[in-house]
Amino acid sequence: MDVEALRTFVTVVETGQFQAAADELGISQQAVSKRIAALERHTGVTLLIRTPRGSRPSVDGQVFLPHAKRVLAAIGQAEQAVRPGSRPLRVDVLNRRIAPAQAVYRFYRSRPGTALDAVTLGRENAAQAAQAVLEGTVDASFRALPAGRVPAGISAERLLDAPLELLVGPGHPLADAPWVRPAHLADHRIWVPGIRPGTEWAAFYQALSEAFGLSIDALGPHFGDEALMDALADSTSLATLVGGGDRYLWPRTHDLRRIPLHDPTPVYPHMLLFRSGDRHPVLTALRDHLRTAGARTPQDMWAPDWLDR
Amino acid sequence: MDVEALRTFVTVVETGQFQAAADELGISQQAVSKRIAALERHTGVTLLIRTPRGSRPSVDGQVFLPHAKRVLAAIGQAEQAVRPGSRPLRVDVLNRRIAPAQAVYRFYRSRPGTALDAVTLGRENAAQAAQAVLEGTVDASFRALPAGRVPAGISAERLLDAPLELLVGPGHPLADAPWVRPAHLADHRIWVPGIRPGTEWAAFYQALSEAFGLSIDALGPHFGDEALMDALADSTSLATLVGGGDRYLWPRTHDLRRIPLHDPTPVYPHMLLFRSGDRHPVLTALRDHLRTAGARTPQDMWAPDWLDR
DNA sequence: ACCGGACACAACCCATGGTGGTGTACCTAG
DNA sequence: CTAGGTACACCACCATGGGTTGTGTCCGGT
Repeated sequence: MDVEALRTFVTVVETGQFQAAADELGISQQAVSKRIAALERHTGVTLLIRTPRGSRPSVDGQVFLPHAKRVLAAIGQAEQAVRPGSRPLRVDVLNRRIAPAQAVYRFYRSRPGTALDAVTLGRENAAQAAQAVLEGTVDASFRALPAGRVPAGISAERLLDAPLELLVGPGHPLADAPWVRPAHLADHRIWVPGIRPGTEWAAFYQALSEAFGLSIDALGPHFGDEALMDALADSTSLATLVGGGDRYLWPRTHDLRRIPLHDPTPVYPHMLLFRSGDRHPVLTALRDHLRTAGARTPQDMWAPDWLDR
Repeated sequence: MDVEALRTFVTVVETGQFQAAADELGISQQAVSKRIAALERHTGVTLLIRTPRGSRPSVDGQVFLPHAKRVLAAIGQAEQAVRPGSRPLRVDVLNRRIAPAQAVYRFYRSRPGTALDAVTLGRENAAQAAQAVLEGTVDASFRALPAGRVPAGISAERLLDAPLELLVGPGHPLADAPWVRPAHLADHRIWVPGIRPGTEWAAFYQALSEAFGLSIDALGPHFGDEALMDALADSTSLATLVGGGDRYLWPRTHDLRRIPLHDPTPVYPHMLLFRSGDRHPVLTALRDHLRTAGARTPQDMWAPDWLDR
């Protein structure tokens, strides 16, 4: 299926004749004829009805036409999406399964057609993400960065506080608790696999441990969410912490329980990093949206104090 | 922009390396390399990050990937749409501006993703449309056909009664009437241009004229809706008849008035022709939908009596 | 230091898609 | 009825491009 053939077909339908389409496309009439013939050979149906004074789409051609246009439009959008300069706003959401990704997605859903792309920069730390924002690889990035470490030229706005929740299997002693105090978890084993040293996550869990005297086992490789859920479901002592926003993770299949944390409520403070003075309208709209819709910050909120450092 | 290059890019991302993609696509690793290089040259950005043990998408590649998939999906749908055999249900709606087209569109909107295409067969008469249904060019066709003239192998179901309305300019004597009796129109000049002799429309207006003693001028060429609306807006005596369903036609720009007809209410009886015994699920669903949602038949309805002949 | 895996480069080759020239069908004008 | 014009298809020819094989470079692991 040749794209140029599709474009030619659409042009012929629009102009009504092969010669006019040829002029428009800057090729010869014979080339148009060949392209259409190839397209008809490929699809196996007659797309155009040739008459002594032009051509019009057949029934199959009528059906095919909107599909052809959709393909061409999709190709145009694909090219647009990576064109340096006037391209859609590109937001690094850190990880597709956590609150920022879903907040961005909700924002996108609430405004159909918004030129917005969500990407994950990978496993770099916050400083590298800030560098990527400065370089223009992405336009904004959800990260947690101490105020003192925000590089020059970057603005950081705290826009999304994701309350932490405990995730346990059905046999865990806290499985039926309505909520839990963070300090109460000092007696339990918390396992948060896959945290890499030097990342903002490591710093966050470090601060959380120190604040409430917890022992969080953040070492060891992460074998995937499935393995983690399997382990939780089978264990009567293992627990992990997840962001309260990531609803669609942890499906029901394992009968896992989410226990909210309160008194105080630890939140992971997602900050949006962007180039200072960036006036991209979608960025402005996203920030406005999150400022109003995103922040359900509880009264008894706790966040690491290194945020202000 | 080469489609095969897009397919190759998607395959490389999915498999994680060039060689695996090459195996999957049945080409050499070098060909994959060339295709990706051409795609990157064309887009002007690096799409894949090559590492000593595979490749992963760059940020641009992440953004590009869903667009590439969308293009491929659109191409698949385009091919599917005209593939003989398992193709979407194809309904001839006679004309895109009248009630059947909108009823089909509402049906389509109410079930996203339904495999359904609306086409216009052209200016053939009902008998030719029935022939097209028999031959399988389309699966169903909205036409008005006397019961006695339905060919063997075709079923006809009356599913949509479109009440007629009078359309007049602001200076017409009936411009402010809440409603009008058909018989009352005997004193007025009715102009319905573009009706071709031998079509079901001609037969309908013929029957309407005879039933109520009207003089309907259905001759003369149709210079387009704009010309008709201009003429109506300027005239104090000209009136035309339109289907009550075609809401989006006749925009406000001309200050035209739609006057319902009652006592009795003439309706244009749209019938759906389809191959007898056709069990296509979308066809069944469409018929069910129209049977319940489509028929707001008024009590004082009038329709041509040749329907039963 | 060596080996192996992953991708790029080079040379070559053929299929594809372009062009100009020409043929056929049909409508229209005289 | 014929002549001319228009619209598309067929043909021969040619250049480009995408494919293949062979080889090179880079890197990580042993």
